[in-house]
Amino acid sequence: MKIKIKNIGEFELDPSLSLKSLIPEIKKSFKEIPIGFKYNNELIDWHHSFSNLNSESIELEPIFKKNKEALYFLRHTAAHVLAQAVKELFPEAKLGIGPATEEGFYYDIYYKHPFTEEDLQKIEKKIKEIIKKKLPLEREKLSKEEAKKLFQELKEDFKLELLNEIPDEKVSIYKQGNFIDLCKGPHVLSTGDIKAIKLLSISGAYWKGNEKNPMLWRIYGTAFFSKEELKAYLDRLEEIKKRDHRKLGKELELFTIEEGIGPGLVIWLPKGAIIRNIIENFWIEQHNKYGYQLVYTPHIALRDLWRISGHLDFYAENMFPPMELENRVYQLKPMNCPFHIYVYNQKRRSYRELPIRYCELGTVYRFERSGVLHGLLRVRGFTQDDAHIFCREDQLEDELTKVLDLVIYFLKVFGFNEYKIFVSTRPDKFVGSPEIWDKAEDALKKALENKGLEYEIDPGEGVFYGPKIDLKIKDVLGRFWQCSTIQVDFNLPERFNIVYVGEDNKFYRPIMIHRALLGSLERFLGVLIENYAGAFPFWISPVQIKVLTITDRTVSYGEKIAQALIKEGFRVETDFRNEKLNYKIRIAQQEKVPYMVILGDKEEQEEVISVRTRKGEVLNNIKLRDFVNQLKKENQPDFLLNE
RNA sequence: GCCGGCGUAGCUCAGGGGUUAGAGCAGCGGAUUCGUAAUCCGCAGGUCAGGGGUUCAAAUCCCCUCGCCGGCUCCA
Repeated sequence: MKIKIKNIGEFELDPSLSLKSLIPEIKKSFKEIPIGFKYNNELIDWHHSFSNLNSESIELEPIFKKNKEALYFLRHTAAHVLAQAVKELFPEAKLGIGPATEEGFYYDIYYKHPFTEEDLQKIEKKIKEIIKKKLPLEREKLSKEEAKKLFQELKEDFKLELLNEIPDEKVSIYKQGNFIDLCKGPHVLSTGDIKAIKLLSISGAYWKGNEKNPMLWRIYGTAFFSKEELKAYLDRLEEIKKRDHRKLGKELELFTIEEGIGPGLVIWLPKGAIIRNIIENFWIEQHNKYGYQLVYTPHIALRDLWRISGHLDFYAENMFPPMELENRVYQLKPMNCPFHIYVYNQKRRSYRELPIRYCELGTVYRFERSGVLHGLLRVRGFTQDDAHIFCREDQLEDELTKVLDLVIYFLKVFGFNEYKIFVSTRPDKFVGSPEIWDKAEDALKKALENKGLEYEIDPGEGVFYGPKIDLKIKDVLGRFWQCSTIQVDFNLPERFNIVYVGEDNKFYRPIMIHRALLGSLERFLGVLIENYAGAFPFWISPVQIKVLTITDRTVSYGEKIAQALIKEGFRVETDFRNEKLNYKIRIAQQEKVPYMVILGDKEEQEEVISVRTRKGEVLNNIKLRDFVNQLKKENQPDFLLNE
């Protein structure tokens, strides 16, 4: 058969042999051979053969080291090497699954007792020995029966379980040295291709993610084609650690979560509270501009409300338990929506009034299992920047487009210009008719297309009450965070039986759009802290300017300048302590204050100021007036957009 | 919730059965009056997460509880 490899050439392949047989031929004219190939959008490796294929000729797209898919081959093999090392050191261990991931690989392994740090080091040593041996990988096709026999002999119970779930008649196994694994591939040619590998951590993981199943030990690692890339990756991990919002939140005195108050419950310290307040004010201002009406609703409501809304059926396990007072039962709110329905229902609504948009910075409480709490990113009490839009079916697309406008504006203001967008479609369990779901899904897609936004479909991932758009924002380290969500809801209007009067004087059911732009203020602040590494843009910096004196002689001049800046509306702190300038600068720098105003005898005599920026730039002989004018511009939320 | 690790001064961390538990930073007092990332000296600061147990003796070993960290799962 004919094999065409894009940009490389055409070759004749004996269908009973693997692609490997072409290597000598290719090597004649190319120094670097591909890592693997893409065929029909699937990754295949050199070990692949086309014995079952009918067609005479096929075309492959080569994948080289520089292509990001290449790491997938390498890491998959790395996972096998890890498993091999573990089996050699701990022969009774039983293998689960061992895939490559975005950042590395892992292998889930059952063993009678947990692996320790020392075990990990031993395993890593063994891995390096295996790599040094440059063991070639081999692929074999077996019938399921043969495979079952094989893995029975190997006493790999989990593999047998997997085998039973594979529908195909034949399965593939990969070998290297005396190690055998059930595996689809793809892999690299030799264990020697792994030039840099590191085991990173170990943790428990349920077999197939189900907590009723036994727990395996998951060993995480990562691998690269070069030591430099590994080092860069480890440096990145360091950088992520440095930016951890929990660490910075403490250092910069932004927030705290206290054992004495409760897990997942956030206290905003003055400096964090300022940031939050600035964001909230900006948010309210923008929502007024975009035709939303601000409302406030309670944190708690009668249990019956949650019965009508369906939360007790679908969401009970995430709600704090009921409390009874004077024979009535109340429950903390996990969402704001039912309240906004009551706002809507204050009077008979006309089709002319729609769309109606209510917004609220609504604090909700959700019971999250203790093991999942994480700083500000996963908490039990948080404030959603929530809104509910009540509209007619014919307004849906337009409203969604407007919401997208607003989302994108907000994200831009906070420095997020890249995102991934997901449209989640109808799940198996859903309310409403399939027709209206289709319409809503269409409206979501059209709205995205109107804005020229690319999206991916998450099939069946919609909420039971309607399809949704989720936006994941990309931060400066390239990490994605889920914040914004836009959800269409047919369910609540039905449950609460809300209506509007149409042109024909008949009653119609409005559609509801739930949406949060920032998601939760807690999570968003957490993401912001990490994105800016605590060095916030001027307009949201808790302390914008710090006035430093060089000696006691200039304290009164310092006081005068500080007061003038405060009067202009800036957030100013002073450091007039009897310390050396270098010391004061160091402190201000650690506090990540955007501007330091430094005052000595010279400045006082000439009635100017000296400015040092957070980046270390020094500007001498500045007139206070000029400084203020510049900062007033910089104090605008959209300052960076206009640059 | 489950698995593993951890919990010592406000913060970062030493001490891992044997007198009275340490250091640096921060704080307080004093000296120093200094030009763009740490001046010096002194002082104070602890129910060693909480509870129970083993022991002549527990921060240290064991058990329970709470919290945190990394995962599993879920999501704003």
